[in-house]
Amino acid sequence: MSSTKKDYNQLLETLIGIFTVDKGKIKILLMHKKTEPYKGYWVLPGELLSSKQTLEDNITDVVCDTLGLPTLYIEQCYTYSNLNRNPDDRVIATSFIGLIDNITLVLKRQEREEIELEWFDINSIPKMGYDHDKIIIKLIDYLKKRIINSNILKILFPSDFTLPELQKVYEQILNIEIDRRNFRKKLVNLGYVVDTGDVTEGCMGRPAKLYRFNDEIEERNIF
Amino acid sequence: MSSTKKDYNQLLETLIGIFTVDKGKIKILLMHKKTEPYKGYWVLPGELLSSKQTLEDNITDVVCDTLGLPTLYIEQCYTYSNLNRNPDDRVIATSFIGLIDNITLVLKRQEREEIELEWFDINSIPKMGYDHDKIIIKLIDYLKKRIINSNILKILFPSDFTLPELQKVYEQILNIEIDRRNFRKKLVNLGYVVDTGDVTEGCMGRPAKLYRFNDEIEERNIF
DNA sequence: TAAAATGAGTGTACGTCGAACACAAAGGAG
DNA sequence: CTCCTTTGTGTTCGACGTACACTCATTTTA
Repeated sequence: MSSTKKDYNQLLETLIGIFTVDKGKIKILLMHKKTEPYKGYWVLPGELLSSKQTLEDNITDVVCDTLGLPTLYIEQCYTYSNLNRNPDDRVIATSFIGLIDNITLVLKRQEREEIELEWFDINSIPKMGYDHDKIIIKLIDYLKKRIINSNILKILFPSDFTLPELQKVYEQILNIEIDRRNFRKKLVNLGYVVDTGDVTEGCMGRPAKLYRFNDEIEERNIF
Repeated sequence: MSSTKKDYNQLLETLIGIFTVDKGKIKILLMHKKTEPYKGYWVLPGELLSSKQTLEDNITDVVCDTLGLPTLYIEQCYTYSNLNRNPDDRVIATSFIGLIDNITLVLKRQEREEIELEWFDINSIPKMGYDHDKIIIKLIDYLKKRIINSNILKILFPSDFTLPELQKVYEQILNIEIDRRNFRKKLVNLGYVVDTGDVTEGCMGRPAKLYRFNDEIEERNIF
């Protein structure tokens, strides 16, 4: 190694936190690592970036080819460049969030034998390899902020959701309890959601009305 | 080039948009490019990342060594990986915002002969080289969101600012006109700012009272 | 099939915050 | 001294946020 000439070559990888909402709980999809290093730990899906790919193309490949999911809505979150974040090589990582609604998930998922995937409640993250615990915290934080400040919730709830379910999502994110009547009044009276006329079936208790987001409302900073 | 083996080596660069506020106007510091490609265009300061540096260390070097500024408050914004964003090489760029208040700026700036720098109003950005126009738009957008959703304004106004000056910043960002009385009532009555007891001197019109942000208030989502 | 359990739907009163509005005060320029 | 420029100040009204308890529809169980 020459001491007068710096080396500028780098390895990059992508990492994705894929989120969905199930019964009002926010979940993230993690991969069980079967090889060293960090064998037996859980990690975020991802792969090395090749020279002919954008980060976004690369992460789409991971989602479709490796995980067997349909093309997702994705957003870039953060780029990590600590020198020792990977024990073998110097690897810089760019993290993404991906969102998939429950219905699409059930319909389109194709099982991949060779890898073990599991959905975790974002409040019960297992033991993560590398620096992925730190990365996950930021991904969850990013997701929460985006849900509050934008209308990406519409991607997680394309149609036919119940207000109690939506309320649970806000309660998790804001870490508060919300009064049912006030929540309902706000969303319905201010026109954020519209009644579809249908109701849930086969659940315990009184059936819940089904709603969808109002397309005519652009800005949606509910809280 | 082998068709069976992919190339994973990459070049990375950092780019920084340094912002300050001058008389209620938000300004960004740009560099005039004196060599091809894009000779005569303006660009964001930045440099290639070496293998032994984090992105944050790298951008701090740019700020101090190249620009002659003191160490700044910085935040990472976004990573760009389009294949053709640089005409010569494939270079991936990570952008940052940097914030410096007016007083520190005047006291600490050291002139660098070899480079030409200029502050531009964010509403009058000159012709930019590479994809920096697109990057600047996102940096400005990011800054605006951060000013609204966090208390980084405190970095741009460490102390002794006037309410009309602060009001102008909000008016630029939100692109609305705010009533002086309502603005004042909100900031003072709700305790976001405190009167220092001093007033401005030597300006046209009635002297303005000087304020500073209230350290006891953590969350500050004023709008 | 009747009763209990589960979860969802509904209205009102009060306080706080946001929005609209016009004139007086202090200093600088001529 | 007068005019010009810029800052400081209070009130009213409406909208939205918040607190609060009972009834209704369905499933489960006795």
